[in-house]
Amino acid sequence: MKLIAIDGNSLMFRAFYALPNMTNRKGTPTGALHGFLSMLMKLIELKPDYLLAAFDMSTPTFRHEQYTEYKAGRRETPVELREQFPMLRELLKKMGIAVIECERYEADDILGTFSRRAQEAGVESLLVTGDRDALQLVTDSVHVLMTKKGISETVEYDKKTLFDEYGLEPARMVDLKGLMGDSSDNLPGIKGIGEKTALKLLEKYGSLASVLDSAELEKGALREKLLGGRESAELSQRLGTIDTNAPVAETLESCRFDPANMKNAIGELTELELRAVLKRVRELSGAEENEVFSLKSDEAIDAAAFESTALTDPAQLEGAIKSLMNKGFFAFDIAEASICFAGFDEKELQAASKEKPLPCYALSLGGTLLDPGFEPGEVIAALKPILENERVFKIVFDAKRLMWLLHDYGSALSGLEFDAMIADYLLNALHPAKDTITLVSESGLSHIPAPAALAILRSRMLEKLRENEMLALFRDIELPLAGVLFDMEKTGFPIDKAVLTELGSEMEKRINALAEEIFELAGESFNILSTKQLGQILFEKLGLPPKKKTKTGYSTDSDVLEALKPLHPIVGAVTEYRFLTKLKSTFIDAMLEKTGADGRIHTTFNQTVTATGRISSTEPNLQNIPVRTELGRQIRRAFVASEGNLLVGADYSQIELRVLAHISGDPTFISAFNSGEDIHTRTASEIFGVSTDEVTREMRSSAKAVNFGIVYGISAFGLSEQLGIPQKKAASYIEKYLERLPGVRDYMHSSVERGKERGYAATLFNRRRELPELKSSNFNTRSFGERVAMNMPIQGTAADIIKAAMVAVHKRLFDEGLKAKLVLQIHDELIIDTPEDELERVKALLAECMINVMKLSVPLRADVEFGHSWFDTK
DNA sequence: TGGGTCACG
DNA sequence: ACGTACGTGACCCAG
Repeated sequence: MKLIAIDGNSLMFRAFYALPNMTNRKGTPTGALHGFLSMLMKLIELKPDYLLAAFDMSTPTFRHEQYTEYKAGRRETPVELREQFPMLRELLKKMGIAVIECERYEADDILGTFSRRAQEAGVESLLVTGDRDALQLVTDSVHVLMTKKGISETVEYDKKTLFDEYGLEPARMVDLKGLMGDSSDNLPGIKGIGEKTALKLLEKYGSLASVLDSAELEKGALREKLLGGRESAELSQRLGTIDTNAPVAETLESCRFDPANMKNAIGELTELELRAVLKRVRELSGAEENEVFSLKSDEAIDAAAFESTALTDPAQLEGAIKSLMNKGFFAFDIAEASICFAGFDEKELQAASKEKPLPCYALSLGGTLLDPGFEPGEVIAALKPILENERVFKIVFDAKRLMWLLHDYGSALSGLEFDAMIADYLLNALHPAKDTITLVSESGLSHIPAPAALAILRSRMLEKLRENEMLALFRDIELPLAGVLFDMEKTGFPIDKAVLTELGSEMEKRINALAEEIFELAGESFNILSTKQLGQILFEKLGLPPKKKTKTGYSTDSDVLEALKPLHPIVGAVTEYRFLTKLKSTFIDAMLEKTGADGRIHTTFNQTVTATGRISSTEPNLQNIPVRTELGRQIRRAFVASEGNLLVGADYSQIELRVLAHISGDPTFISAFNSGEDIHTRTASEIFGVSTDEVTREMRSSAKAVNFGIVYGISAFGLSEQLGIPQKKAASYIEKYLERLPGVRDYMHSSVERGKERGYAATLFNRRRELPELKSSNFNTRSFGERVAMNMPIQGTAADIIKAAMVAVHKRLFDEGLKAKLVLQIHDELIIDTPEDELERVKALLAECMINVMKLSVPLRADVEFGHSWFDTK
């Protein structure tokens, strides 16, 4: 039988200083945890029967309370280390490893106490620590495993090896300490006596007491030191003696260790991203790959394992609901003409079979004369106690849509645990399923009732997410975000219709005047917005030179018109006409149309459409309201705060370039952000080889385009088009840039390489996008794939970051009981509608959440503005 | 319904 | 030699 007892504090300190800078993607420091747990895994391989980790408590210890100088002068524990202790205690407890603390005693007293108890019970001990004090505890059955060089090496001490090194019996180790002192504990010993002299004296006289008693036999300075240092030596010896009788409540038996219990910490280890440890825990605990979300194998899923019941009258519905009230899970789906649901506990789902089928219920809505069916309202009212019980975990497809539906019928959705639509999107961003039926049939589950299919999909998809290390993204970001987006949609953006009407009528006058002018210049009237008709007028009738062609004919886009402008006065008029009609139809008329009876626009946020992880907004799209032109920007005057409120807007400054700096690790890039330089100016100075104060406006503007190009997956052609310069020149800018920022070059290269290897690109949060284009034989397609491989991790990580910030902001507004509401997200910007008296708190909270949501190697910055309208939050 | 254009990040 | 910047959504026209 064997006990392993670990000095938790000692090992954590050593692990921390050995691997101090490790963090996970959230920026939580995990270096010490990683080091400690790696060592723990090695120890577990030794198959201990008993295992414990002892910790110091922060209170003064009994052994040393008379000596206030004890451990004085130690550096304060760094916060990065301090915050890892609670995480470690939690993890150890989850793994079923005894965590032992004892008020007023130190960890080494606990080690001493347990090793003595173990010895008395005939159990061998191995004490693990980096503190040499523990060597005094060595006996025939107690060994000490001492860490060296951080924690990478260890030396095991038994009586013999200890004697070989020091020439001392274990019990004399405290005598040594009495003579030489201990600088780390601030024990004085005898001033002027070091290890060499101390060992010589102990060899000569045997013990500290004999050394001191024999002081007169020595001569000269040593004699004086010994005579004068008696008290100090005895004190140091006493303080250095480990107490093997600490009043520890836990017994040896309570430290029994079973490796199988370690799998209970798999969830936590996954979230902390301690991958190497996770792997070892799986192996050592014998956890099957799918044990976290276990389900019998797919082929066992038999339609007969689920019993479908059609409910036809309210009494039956009541009965079904009663039987589901106390189940752990509730899966449901609401389609146009039916509602179906099932309740179960995880074990029941696993055990479902022909003999013990899982009950599923379905009822039809509306219906015909022969089958009147149910009103949605009455079904939702009946389900309300389950729907609103947060302890019943909900499994659904498209939670936000269901939230709206339930909201419309006076209920709400609590306890959202799984949304198959979102999980499907994370697992397959390029082709997410649009509805339950599609997903279920694509998953080969159309033969079983929808709620059962959702429950099975949950198991399968969670397993897949775990495998891909996407659980944190799913559970901590995307799933809660669905509720945040629902609240934002529900809140809506208040609109001042009068502003829109006024702008609209002014524009209309100008549009009509322009049309007259254009027809006059063309010599005929035609549809100006028809590219085909416009092309005929410009390039055939008026004989202007065509610049570009499209698949269907002449191109008339703004670049072309820009180039033709000096050649004919009609061109400028057409440009302005296009601009104004666009503004009016898309932003004035459409917004007036979409403003509800409550004076607000309720957009729809789509969480599962973009390939990179961004959110999109539709009906209307509030993410493309004009800002770049002065007239267009006026439209933002119509987007106002509620009565008595103000709008607060905050946007991330250069978030994508900061993400790039972080991911690429390029030192020049990182230091530019860390020193708060203007990044485009700095880029210009690198490209053009001048100092930052010699950078001209043109140079900065070109550099800005290069930075954009880098984010998009640069090409010389694209940059030359953007800047209107020869391709050669564009290529030289790019070459210079990559030469000056080699970290970025490496990133561009390795992201493509990794994309080819793995078949997908991924963000810092492990969001993925498949890259089928990289396999294409078509050069264009393949090049596109390469640009996407470079761009997606950047755009996607930025999307991950603001999503996490939104969840944090929403939570804080709620937790702090504020009335302020998030109303809009525009990729790097958040807008809140806040009562005036909450303004200061909201401004602070918003910036804090956005900046601190993630620690990168460069700081995140958010600029906060406020005003009565969106126009004013510039 | 698909293409062209243009609003945003 | 290939022919392009990344991600969206709405509007309009043509067929």
